[in-house]
Amino acid sequence: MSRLHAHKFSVNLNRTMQPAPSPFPTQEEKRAAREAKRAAVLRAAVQMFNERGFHMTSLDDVAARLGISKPTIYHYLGNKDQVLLECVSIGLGQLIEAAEQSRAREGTGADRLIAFLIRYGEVNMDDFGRCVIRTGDEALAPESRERFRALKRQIDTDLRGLIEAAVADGSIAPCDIKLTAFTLAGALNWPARWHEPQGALPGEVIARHLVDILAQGFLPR
Amino acid sequence: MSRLHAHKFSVNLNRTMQPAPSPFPTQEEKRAAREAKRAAVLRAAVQMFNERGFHMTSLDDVAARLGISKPTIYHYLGNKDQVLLECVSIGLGQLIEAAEQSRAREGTGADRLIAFLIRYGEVNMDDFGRCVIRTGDEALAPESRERFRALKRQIDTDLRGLIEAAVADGSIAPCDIKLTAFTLAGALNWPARWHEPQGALPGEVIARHLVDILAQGFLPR
DNA sequence: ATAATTTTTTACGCATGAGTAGATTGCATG
DNA sequence: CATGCAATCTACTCATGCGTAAAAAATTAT
Repeated sequence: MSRLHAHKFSVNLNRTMQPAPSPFPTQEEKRAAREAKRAAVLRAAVQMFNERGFHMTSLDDVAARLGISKPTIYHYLGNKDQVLLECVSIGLGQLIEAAEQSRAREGTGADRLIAFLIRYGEVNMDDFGRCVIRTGDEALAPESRERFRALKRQIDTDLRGLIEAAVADGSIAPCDIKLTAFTLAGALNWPARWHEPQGALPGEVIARHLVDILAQGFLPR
Repeated sequence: MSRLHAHKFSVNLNRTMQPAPSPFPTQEEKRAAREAKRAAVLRAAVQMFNERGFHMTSLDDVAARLGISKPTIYHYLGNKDQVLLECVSIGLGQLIEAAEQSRAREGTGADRLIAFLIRYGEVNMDDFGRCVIRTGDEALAPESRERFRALKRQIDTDLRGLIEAAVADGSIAPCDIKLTAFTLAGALNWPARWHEPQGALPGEVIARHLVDILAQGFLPR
């Protein structure tokens, strides 16, 4: 009651006076509102999963942080497994998108690879990306686990493709594609474990630096 | 009963005829036998934790695999938290030992660093090392968690020390010590997630290869 | 043999947390 | 106005799995 009244009230007082702020939400606005709530649940869930671990976080905990009750979560998502699957799917979606954008880029194969790696590292320091890394397959139900693995395979394939292309155009050194992919991915996954969201250096800076180390190697040139 | 009889019997038939195989175990033999059982529990536990995840593995499951019952585990270890702490402590112990051995080695700083990194990667593909990587701090009770973190800090310190020394003697390129340590560790931790114990390539070969990639970097030289 | 000790078992208590049933409220629509 | 739908809550059920009490079996010592 009080929340909704307060909302209407603040809209009426809004100085910006946008075109006709009708108090009657349209179909689309309602859909968006619902979607926003669903997203808020996922955001709270993923943050708590990252902080305390999936198994140490009950849906009651998540609900409490949002000031709601557990059945409300079930109103937006099927069950705990689905909550987790949704979280990792979002993270993996960001990575897949990064791969697409990198492939569409100008420059050498190395340029595209490096652009992808930086973004890859960055995503892995973000809420949903971190969850992808911190979540072991075993945590998910068999069905979801298969989906999770498929998405991860997709990323791996994308990364290998970028490496192969860069080897092919001579912009990076010839190498074992598979092991190189694992090496680069591993190094850029690990910040999900040690980097804290409010850390001194922003994720992008760290990602750039790590990629530079990976590009140059630690031996003197 | 049957197990112990079989054991005595085989000892008697043993062609090597060691000095006086008395059926009465000495104090030390008893201690060793107990220790062996404790170790067997930990070995079974760590393998199951790695396969199915800590939280998906009940102590009843572990007991079942050993053909014993849960209270027997409690006779050798305090509780589930302690089982896990013991497992990761063993893994981290192996890493600390590796650091000591590497430091005692001949050659340049780079030689010592590389030797350590190879062994580090190897351990992380072994039962206990894998568990170290796959276990999030949150899984442990606060007290054990602090111990776990302290040991991990120790490894990190060791690794940074090796890097600094190698930079100091000019055998590797100048670099940001902290980020380089994280990069190398991350890349060599990751096999704990993808490498399967019975994989085609043995851990040592993979570790060597990864270290080589990290040493050279992916850009052409 | 018998007593003491160690090892192992059976059979529980108990807390936690996933998931659900059903009531309640508010809004929308015929 | 009544009926339906959406969102939310309270108050449960129920399975799982940690940890334990207490007895039984085996082993060692007296």
